[in-house]
Amino acid sequence: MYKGNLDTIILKLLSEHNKMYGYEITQKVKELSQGKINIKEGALYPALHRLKSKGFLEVETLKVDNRLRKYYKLTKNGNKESIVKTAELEEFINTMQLLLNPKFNFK
Amino acid sequence: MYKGNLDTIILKLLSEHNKMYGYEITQKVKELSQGKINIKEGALYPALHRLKSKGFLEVETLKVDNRLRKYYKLTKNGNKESIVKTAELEEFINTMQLLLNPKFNFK
DNA sequence: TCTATATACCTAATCAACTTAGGTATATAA
DNA sequence: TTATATACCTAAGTTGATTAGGTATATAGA
Repeated sequence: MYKGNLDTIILKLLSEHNKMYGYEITQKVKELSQGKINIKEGALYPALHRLKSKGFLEVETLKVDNRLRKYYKLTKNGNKESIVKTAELEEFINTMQLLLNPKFNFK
Repeated sequence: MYKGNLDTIILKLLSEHNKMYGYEITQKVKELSQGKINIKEGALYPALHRLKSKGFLEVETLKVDNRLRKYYKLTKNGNKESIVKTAELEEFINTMQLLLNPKFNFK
């Protein structure tokens, strides 16, 4: 489970890979997370459509090996959003660390 | 937002404070998180009741300064659960770090 | 040949956990 | 007398996931 961070994960990945298609994203996340995060299709595709409808992603459909692939890439706004969301996730993680390690609160 | 980690936060706090009441938990979390996490009552109280019904918490009602306080403390199973959930949250955070800092994947 | 697995997309129904918004009540500070 | 803090509670609505279903092609194995 990615706990509301799926959009952030997608935006962050796309900020590093120019363009990716849905299935590729699930595999990349699985690889980067050492098998711990397995994005479900029922979460992924609605998320991609949501991000596109918000103007953060643009799509290009290509046929590769007789199969359709929908490549997504960040728009200019998507790039901004990626930076904002990534910063928010980092802050969230730092805050969680404070709760887990209360002794380090005043470090 | 605490993104599905409220139960973990409560269990972890109670593992360090013996007994706490609801309002106290919200204040303590606000303090520890430097104001960033503001637990809503609509989330807190159902969570406390849920954890109690699962046998992880036990309650003692006291009247202090003419106001009721419901003090919660971990049961034996609650203590176990606290350890499990805390470890899960730590692992989740580590996994998120991998996604945020892909260069550190092989450290 | 048939079946399972991988690749590649999609949606609808369901579930869990949150926010919002309402309620009750006492104590204190402006 | 009004707002804020303390202290508890629940119901309705929203969000974002899972589960489970669908379509279709390619490949590996029994």
